[in-house]
Amino acid sequence: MSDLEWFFREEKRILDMPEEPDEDYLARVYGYRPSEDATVAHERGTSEAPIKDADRPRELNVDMSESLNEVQKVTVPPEDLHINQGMTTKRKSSTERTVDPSVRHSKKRRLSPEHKKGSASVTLAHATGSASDNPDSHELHQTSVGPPTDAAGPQSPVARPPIQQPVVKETTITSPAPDKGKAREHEANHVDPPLHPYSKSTGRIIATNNDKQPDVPSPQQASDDATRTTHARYSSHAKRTVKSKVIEVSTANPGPAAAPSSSSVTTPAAPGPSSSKVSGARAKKAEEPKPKTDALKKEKSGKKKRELITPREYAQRLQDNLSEVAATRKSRASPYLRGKRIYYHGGDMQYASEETRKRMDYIIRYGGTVVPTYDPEVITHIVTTEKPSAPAFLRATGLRSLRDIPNHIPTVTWSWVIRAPRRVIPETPVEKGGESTDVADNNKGDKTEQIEDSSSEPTADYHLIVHAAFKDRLDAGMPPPPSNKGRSKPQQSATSAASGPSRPTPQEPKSGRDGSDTSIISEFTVDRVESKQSAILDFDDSSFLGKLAAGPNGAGVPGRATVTDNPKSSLNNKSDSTPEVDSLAPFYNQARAEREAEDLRSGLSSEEESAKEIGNGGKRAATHAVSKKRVRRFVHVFCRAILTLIQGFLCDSKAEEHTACANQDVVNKLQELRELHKAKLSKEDTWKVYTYDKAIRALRSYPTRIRCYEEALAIPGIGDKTAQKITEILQTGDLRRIGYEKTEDIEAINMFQGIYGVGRQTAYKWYANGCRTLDDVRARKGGIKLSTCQEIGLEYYADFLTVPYESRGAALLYYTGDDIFNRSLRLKANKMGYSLNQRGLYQGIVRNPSNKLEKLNEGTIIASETEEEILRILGVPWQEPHERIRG
DNA sequence: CGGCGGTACTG
DNA sequence: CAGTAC
DNA sequence: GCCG
Repeated sequence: MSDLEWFFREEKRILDMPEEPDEDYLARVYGYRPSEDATVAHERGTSEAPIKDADRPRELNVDMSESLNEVQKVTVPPEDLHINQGMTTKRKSSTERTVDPSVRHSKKRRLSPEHKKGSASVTLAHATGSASDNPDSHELHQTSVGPPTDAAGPQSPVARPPIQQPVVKETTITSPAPDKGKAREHEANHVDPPLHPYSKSTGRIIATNNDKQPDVPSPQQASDDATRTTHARYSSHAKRTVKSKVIEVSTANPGPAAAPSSSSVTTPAAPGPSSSKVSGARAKKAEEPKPKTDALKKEKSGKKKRELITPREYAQRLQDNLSEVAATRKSRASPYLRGKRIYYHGGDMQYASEETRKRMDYIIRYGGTVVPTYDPEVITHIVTTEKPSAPAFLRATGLRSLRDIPNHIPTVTWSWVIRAPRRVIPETPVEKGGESTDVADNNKGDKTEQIEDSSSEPTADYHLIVHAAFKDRLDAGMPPPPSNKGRSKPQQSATSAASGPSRPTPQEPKSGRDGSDTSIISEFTVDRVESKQSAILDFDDSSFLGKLAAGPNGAGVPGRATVTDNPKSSLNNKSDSTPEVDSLAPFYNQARAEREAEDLRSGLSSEEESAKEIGNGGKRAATHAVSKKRVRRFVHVFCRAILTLIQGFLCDSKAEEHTACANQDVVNKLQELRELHKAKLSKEDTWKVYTYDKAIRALRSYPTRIRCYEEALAIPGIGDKTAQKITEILQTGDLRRIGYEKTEDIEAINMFQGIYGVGRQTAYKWYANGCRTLDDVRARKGGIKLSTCQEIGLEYYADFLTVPYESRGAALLYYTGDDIFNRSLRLKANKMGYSLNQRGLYQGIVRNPSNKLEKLNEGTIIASETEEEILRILGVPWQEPHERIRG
């Protein structure tokens, strides 16, 4: 069950709940029995899981890692395949092959010497250097035009250039039919909205094409998509992947109409019979537009007479009648909202819909205060509908910008209110203290049980984030960073109080403990790693969240706005059309990084405390373990969710923001380490390289500076050992072992491996036979033999490529962006109704719906000669070649 | 503790 | 079959 | 070396 399904069901249940829920009801639903001692209630609550846990999504149903790492389907049009036959490989039988973009991001292309032909052609010499390692290598401007004769270039011993092949290879990203308007646009993650566009009117849910066999599209689908150029075609593997994705993502992100309509079902507006026409019209205007059928249904079913009233008026009335309302509420309803002065924004400032009124009632019923007008001095929380429109909200509040909301006031959605009951520790129903104005306060009492209990979802702050109404304010409502220095985390109260976090506890590097904690690259060098540290992440630190919110792309959601149904409209998009980008934004990140670097020290020292506690064993330690696990999970889910929220097309943001990542130094070190292993022959080393690759990728895309062992460990693909290494790098700025291991042999071997057709075995053999340089190899020193393709690989060690002159723009784009960038660009083009390949940007290509590979129509080329032109049409800001690295 | 992509091509 | 590429 |  998706978050939203759960939410709407839950909302309906709660709104329809009896005014005075009886004890059994509470006990059943919340594991809360007023007559019981809180502890007992709690134990019941956790051990017996009174809420059907299986039904309740613990976390957002968003998981990017899978899709990021998953195999992505790429189809290679058969007509282009024969070109590749010049070298070693060709694929005759299969026109499809799987590509894992995350692994295959390095620019290795096939060599196709015979493709050098072409009358008017421009030859682009590629500087040597790994595309992903060395952005500078992409400084190929038109100046580097020249014949491919300077192939002798690769003298540089360090450079391990990937071979850039002069292949005109077309890979067409296949993706499900484009979602109109909103939805996820991450290329690897993209799925259709759950509802077919037509299902809205018919009320029938039609399977998305993800659910079909991709090769057997339904006629309706076919005709519907006739004008589109994107198509779904998956290998069996990719099929599985996407299918499972559909379940997750599509339900979590239903089409635009899905949410409002289903909510309208649960809370049908009830216009009075007398003024049915007027109120009907207004009801339609209220909240979000609803399908006609709904409106009709409403008119018929309307029974309760509700007068027209604005939300403000309604709230005011509730305020006025507070005493009597309170009197009726007094008895049993758990006043878990007590002290919360909520400004509720329902979307329409003219008309308080049934839903709005019910919600306001609910707030009152559970002890909260509904504040009629937005007044930052008074309110403690802003609660909105699930998908509030910022402009409407600003209009209703009279604010100019969301930033004008004081930071201490969180903007959360209604789901936050609904979810609140179960994360709040059940207390005696009539709670005397009104002091608790923040959810976090509910966790303040340091009881291990409470930690356990609140852990059904990790922290209070988690809720503020997950239910945040506006992504721009994701960290709103968090305590300001300075203030939480002294605030001891619930997990570590006593100890840290004794020796405070500020105590400068230098990390004592323990010498290696046992063999299991050592890492061996060669038999001569053993990596002594420090014993693992344990840290409880401080999630109160809003900088972490704030930075996430800022995200790799800044505050906005790039790309989203530029994608429209009509490709033409995007022509108007200018690359500089992002209006109010905070010019200071770059500095924020730096400042935050700096402060986080400081925090690292104190953070690490305080970890010792918790480590000690764990060592003490006992129940406390157990609690620790649990909370640690949850912390871990939280980081996973949270990061995924946030990244999903803020990520647009990868190609929309510049490479700097990716490559100059917060942990670049760590990445560099790990990469060095990876190279060391890469030169080794053992299977073990092979897998280590594999693992390092994954870890490095994960680290690259991690938006914030890693601050401690735990944080690193939480990243998927980074385990104990790597996290330890990361910690060492963070602390000492170095991995000492790299120095030991980086020896001549390794470098030579890795250099040889840069030759197409040469892998570990061959490279090692050559070295063993006395070869040290490429010249040695050319001289066949030691009697080594080269296969045909290795000879060619050697010859073309420096890469070059030829493209027809008129396609130079598209080709430049194609060859200067890495795989990821290119895929992203193509996907965006597809979604906009274009088709992009290395020859140009095409419009109006029609494909055979039953055979997506077959073009029924060649389309017209609309741009190819300059990169600028293409990027402009695609609404992608100009980026220098070196900025186009996303891998 | 086993799996980590599966397949096509060269030699 | 091993080695390599994708 | 990570993950299940």
